[in-house]
Amino acid sequence: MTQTSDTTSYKDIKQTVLQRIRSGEWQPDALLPNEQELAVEFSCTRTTVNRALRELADEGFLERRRKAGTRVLSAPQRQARFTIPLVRDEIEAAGGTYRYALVSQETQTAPDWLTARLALRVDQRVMHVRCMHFSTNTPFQFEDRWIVIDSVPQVEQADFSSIGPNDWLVQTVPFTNVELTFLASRADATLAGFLDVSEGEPVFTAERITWLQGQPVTFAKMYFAAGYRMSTEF
Amino acid sequence: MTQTSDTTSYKDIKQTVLQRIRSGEWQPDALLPNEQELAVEFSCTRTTVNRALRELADEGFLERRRKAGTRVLSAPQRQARFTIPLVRDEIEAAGGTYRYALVSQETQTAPDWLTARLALRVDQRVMHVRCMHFSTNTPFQFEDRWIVIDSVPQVEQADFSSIGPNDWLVQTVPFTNVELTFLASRADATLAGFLDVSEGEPVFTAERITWLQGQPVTFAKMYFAAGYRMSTEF
DNA sequence: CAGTGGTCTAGACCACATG
DNA sequence: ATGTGGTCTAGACCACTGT
Repeated sequence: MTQTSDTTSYKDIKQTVLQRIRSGEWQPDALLPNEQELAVEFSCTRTTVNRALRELADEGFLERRRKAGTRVLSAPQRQARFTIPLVRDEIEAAGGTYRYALVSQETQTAPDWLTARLALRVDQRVMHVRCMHFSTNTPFQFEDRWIVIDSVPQVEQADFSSIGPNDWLVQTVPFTNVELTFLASRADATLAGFLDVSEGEPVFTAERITWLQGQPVTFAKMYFAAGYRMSTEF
Repeated sequence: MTQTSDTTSYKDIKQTVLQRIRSGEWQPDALLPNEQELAVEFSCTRTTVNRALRELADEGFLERRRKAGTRVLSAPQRQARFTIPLVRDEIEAAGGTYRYALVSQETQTAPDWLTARLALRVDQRVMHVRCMHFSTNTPFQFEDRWIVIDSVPQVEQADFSSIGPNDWLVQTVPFTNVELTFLASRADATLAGFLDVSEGEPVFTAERITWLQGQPVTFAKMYFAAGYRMSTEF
């Protein structure tokens, strides 16, 4: 029904399985028939059943173990997938006009807390960049970023007056591991000025540590203007 | 090398492709060889190459289009996958002892803002539950939840004095769609009391709306104690 | 139109975990 | 020891889309 043809596709199987879970036909913790039996029921090959069940397991609905079989997860381990947008995209998607402004850029010895946080060697040098992102000239995000010079030597020649450090890094360091943290912090006087809020106001904050093959590359704190919400559906 | 045998697996291919992206051999926006060519290079079938590339696309590294081929994404759309833990699991995983306490439970007519938020009919009735989650007797989370009675009629007989509403819902409503939002809010006097912080302090907050086949089931605001961080790696 | 990925089949061998 | 999922092969047809 879903497609032009009448073959049973892995998508059909996924839908049917979800339907049976929703309807209670397959209760939490219930053991599903094995792949061979389902293949017979759906008149397809085991390969097709395998793909359907594998994806459902990947999405957090099922648990699969060799020999033990496939079960409905009792506490559906649903996973939220946040696609972390680039600031510019996020602003433009909301209909705003993006504007970037550099606040400060200087090389310095890494402060102690950063050395500890990124497991740097003592006295390792870093580039410290602070900048603002505006949506139609309204403050949107204040970014406070450190870049480890030993990991990205080219950064010493970089000029962040017209391109944001994140855009620059994305072009320069092709692939990375990321540790992302969300928290609520309190606007100090400086931050309050940048974001145009009162001192002491709550500020939604994201911290992002980036690694390139085990080497710490950058630590960024991103402070969002009042009213910001990070949303997802799943 | 990775396995006992010497066959090229889709995992090997994924690793190799990532390596080539990291090393810059395949620059952002570069067009990869097509599946048939890669199958020859890796001495495997196109099916195996397909799985490797399909997963990498799914993970946000590649973009695939029929006829146009497979490209390295210029701005790697990495997706953070938050596994939203049950409060009890989260506390116990951190080594704490979980304690639950009901604060209030009553049925009422949905307030206007909730009617709007969940697209309810006017004057629809809801169960309003407020409760606390403690980690070794330290406040961990204050939960403020509304449950739509028409969507879950059994809730009128539910007693949340010993089981949390979330645990109850997970057992009762097997499968749902979820809209999850993170934000920073400000502790009012009531909240400050529950979480043992000063009034006005920033509070990390999660809002969760749950739907069952298009029907709104529940809206929950979860306020976390000071210092809470929501982290993920990817 | 033609090239590329999307998917399915039929069959096989194997890794792993449980009884 | 054995049943279950994990993966690969070899081949096929098709859907989409850029030229």
